Amino acid sequence: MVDNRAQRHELTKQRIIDAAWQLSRDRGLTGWSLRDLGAKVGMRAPSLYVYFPGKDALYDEMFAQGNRALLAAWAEELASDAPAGQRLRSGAHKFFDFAVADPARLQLMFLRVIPSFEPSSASMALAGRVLDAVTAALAEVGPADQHVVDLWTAVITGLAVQQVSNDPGGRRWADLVDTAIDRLLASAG
Amino acid sequence: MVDNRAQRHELTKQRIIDAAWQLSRDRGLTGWSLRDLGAKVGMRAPSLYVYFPGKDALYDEMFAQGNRALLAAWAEELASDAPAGQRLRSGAHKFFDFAVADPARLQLMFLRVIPSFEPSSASMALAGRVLDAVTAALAEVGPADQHVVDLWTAVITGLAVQQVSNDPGGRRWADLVDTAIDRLLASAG
DNA sequence: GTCTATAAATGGATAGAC
DNA sequence: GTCTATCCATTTATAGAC
Repeated sequence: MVDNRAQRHELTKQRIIDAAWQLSRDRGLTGWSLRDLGAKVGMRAPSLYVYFPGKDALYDEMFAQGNRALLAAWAEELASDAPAGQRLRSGAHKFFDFAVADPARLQLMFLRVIPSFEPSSASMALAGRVLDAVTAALAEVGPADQHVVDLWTAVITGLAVQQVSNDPGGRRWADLVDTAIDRLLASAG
Repeated sequence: MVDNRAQRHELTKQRIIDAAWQLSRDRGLTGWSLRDLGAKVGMRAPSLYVYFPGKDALYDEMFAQGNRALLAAWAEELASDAPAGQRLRSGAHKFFDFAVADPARLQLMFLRVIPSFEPSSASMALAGRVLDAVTAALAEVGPADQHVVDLWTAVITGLAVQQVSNDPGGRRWADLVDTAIDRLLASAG
């Protein structure tokens, strides 16, 4: 147990990030302060600086973690041995559900909502890997050039954005995911 | 000239709103303070309270004005005597261009980005009129039930969101508007 | 209608004791 | 690693003089 302390450090750090997600879901991505966050994990705000050099660095870790979570959800899908078209369909639903499940996360990952925050290059690399996974999945059903990938991501994020903005908690746009996929697939072959 | 003062009041008010738009474009929707805004129009912050009861009220006026602007852009399109399908296509482009032209306005109108701000019912009514205009335009080319309208708005806003978030100033998703209409939206008839 | 002055709160962040 | 104390800047908003 040489790094027992290091393990404990990472554990606390994760506890802080989890609390930040919670606050973001409850009050919006920018609706909480470091004081609030500290209180949530039983600390004073200055103690947080042991784990993060600043608030934007925390946002960056959340950004990275969001991309890792999406990547993990997708890997599960890509590992399936279902037909490519079906895999792509359930992948699209997974993407949609992921986005809708946490509007604050959606804003952090896919919109530029916090003026002071810009993802680090390491985090951006993770976002790139998400896009690579989408491209790979699309390549299985047809030529996956940039246009195809771009149209695909735009449609799914568009459905998700409308869902969370105009019918939070409902299914108004969720039920349109299959329709959109049908039309995209019909013209992609 | 009974209401010369009232006119001047409205003029100054509009000057303030214009400055707020400018600041939002330059520094992000939440990247400026009332002090900044006052300085922009040659005032001190407290003087702004003569024109607005608070910052969120100012956001509300911007929200309303954004919807009026979109409505005006659409009315221009609807007045054309081109075939319905073509009118709808150029209407889609207009919607896309409007959204992309001002990312801050896009965030204010279509995303929930400011935790403390919620559009007034009067402003929401304006947003409803925008949706009515879309519905009316779609009705000219086919049955415009809610599903059709929802898919249409999702696709266009999705393209716009991706454009401003991932290729600001470029045309990567702009060039996909026609493709999207052909593959996803034209089949509505 | 605009100002100064200031309230009253909040923000992120640092220094240094323990 | 956590704390207290505090800095310093900033925020929205109000009171009251002019």
